[in-house]
Amino acid sequence: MEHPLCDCEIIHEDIVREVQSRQLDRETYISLATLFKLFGDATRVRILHALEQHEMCVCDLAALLGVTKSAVSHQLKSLRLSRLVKYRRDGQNAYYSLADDHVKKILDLGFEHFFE
Amino acid sequence: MEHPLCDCEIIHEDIVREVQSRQLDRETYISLATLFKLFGDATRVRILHALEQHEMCVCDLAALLGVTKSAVSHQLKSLRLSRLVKYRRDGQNAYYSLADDHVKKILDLGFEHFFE
DNA sequence: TCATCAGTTGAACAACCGCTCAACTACGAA
DNA sequence: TTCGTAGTTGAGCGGTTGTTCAACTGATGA
Repeated sequence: MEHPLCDCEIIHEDIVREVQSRQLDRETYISLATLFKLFGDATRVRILHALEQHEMCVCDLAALLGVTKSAVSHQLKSLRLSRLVKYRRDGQNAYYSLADDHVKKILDLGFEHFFE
Repeated sequence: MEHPLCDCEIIHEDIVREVQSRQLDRETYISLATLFKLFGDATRVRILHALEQHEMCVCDLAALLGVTKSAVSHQLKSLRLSRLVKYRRDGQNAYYSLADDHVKKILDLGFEHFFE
């Protein structure tokens, strides 16, 4: 049993071994954390919650949330790169909407955590 | 329609007004973001995933994850304060486990997002 | 063609966050 | 009581992150 940085002995070796055998790739945990990190900012949550109800353009989102277009655009870029939102262009406007209903499910589960 | 910081005009006033009427308290979004933020770190996700399988003490977690007791303890404190994990003391050991299965549900939904 | 406006981008800054380190508490064994 | 070990804590650091600012692109309409 490897524990290079751990500054202590293993107490319950059987349990540690069992849990270790069910551990997933380190990459998987990083991906998972990266996903949840996107839900870990109030502005982004507000954007996602708004898009849950309606496709919206950057300008309207900025007005709705009371922040600059630039701030919204930066956040939308993060959300787009992680495929949580999709967008279509129509002339000068960029219309954003949720990529799939996974996003809605995750948000709802979060709301549930407080409202039950 | 208020849009103090927004550096643009509202384009679709009807949509903005409708979405605005369904907006929740700013506090709610902050709470939600704070919750998801806890899932937004690989070490914490690994801790939660381990605890999903077994109640564990700090020392074993540290050995399992290859980090110091201190690092684990700091993370467990955050998780404890937000009631995502609970713990019981038995002599020198502190045994941690998931507070309820909301945590498991959220994690599973995250895994689903990648493995489907 | 030129002005205007929606949206994007990158740099810079301040705030935040996770880890380390060292000191500490608390419990158990001798 | 004294020592050893599990666990906690606070300060400090280095890296990350969200916003602002200014400059830019690209489409529209005069």
